[in-house]
Amino acid sequence: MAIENVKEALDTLKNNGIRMTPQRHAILTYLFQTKSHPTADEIYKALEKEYPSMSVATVYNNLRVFREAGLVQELSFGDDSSRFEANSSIHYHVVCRECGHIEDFFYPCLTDLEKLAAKRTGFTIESHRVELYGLCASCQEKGNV
Amino acid sequence: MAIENVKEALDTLKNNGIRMTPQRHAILTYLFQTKSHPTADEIYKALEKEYPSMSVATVYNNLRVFREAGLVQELSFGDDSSRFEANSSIHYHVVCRECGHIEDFFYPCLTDLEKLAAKRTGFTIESHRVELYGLCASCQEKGNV
DNA sequence: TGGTTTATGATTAGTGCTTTATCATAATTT
DNA sequence: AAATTATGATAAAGCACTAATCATAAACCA
Repeated sequence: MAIENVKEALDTLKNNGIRMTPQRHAILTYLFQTKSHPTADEIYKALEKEYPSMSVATVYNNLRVFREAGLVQELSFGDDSSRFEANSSIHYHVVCRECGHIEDFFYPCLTDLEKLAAKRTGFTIESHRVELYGLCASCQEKGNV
Repeated sequence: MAIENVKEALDTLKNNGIRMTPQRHAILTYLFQTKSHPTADEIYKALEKEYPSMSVATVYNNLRVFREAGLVQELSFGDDSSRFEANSSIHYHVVCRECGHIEDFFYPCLTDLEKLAAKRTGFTIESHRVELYGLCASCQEKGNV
């Protein structure tokens, strides 16, 4: 289910009848290369030297296309703008309340939690999200409280 | 730590040197009474008959005051606007992808998860959030896929 | 390969949530 | 009761994101 690299992503797009363009290729490549969780604007700024004519609206449009094709995950951490990441295997996020730094955190899937939630609420559960908040190592060193 | 009712909330405000006003009382009372997870605008609409002169900016301002005092939790589920709830004991949220309905879901605190995340990432973990997504009972009955 | 169809990108303007600035007013302090 | 300070109402602004439009590029097909 998870898309591990750009090539698999391209295949998925092809199978869904979605055209490949240089802009899309660049956005996808950037998302698969980075470990950060960039906003649409950060992606735009990272690529605008390579694609001077590309607008931020194009980035938004294509991120939506990717999201709908299941290639990309959109994350909202409560700050201003959404963040995006390539949809790899299941993992959770650790977020620093001081500097906003985000790290991935792998953990066995919380199947029991999903089952109990379904039983208690009557929902059918399809997915879940976990975020942990605290202070990153760097902000601890700086003496932030 | 958790604030269970309006009276405790008032005490907390007083101890923090924050003034009590009719508008704040109304917003707090509304948040403690409802089981929904209203947006700022929904709170505003619910109270505008009682307080015709109150503006939506006032609602936003006070929700921020409450959040900073630890009385209120701000939640962003990826849709347009933030949602707010009184900061009661630890629980998680189940969200319907079809109608947006949100339900609370109580589960033993995931202490192990926090510990392992701290060990693996070097963060000090202070809190965490869990959201489960799926279809609510009502949307299942309506035959939504 | 070349012509046709259709999706896509760039541009611009628009929408909606949230914040800010200002000033009068209400709450607290002395 | 006067002085001080925080708060609310109003209006405007800021920002993330979307929608409309048209030219262009990608896929399809002969």
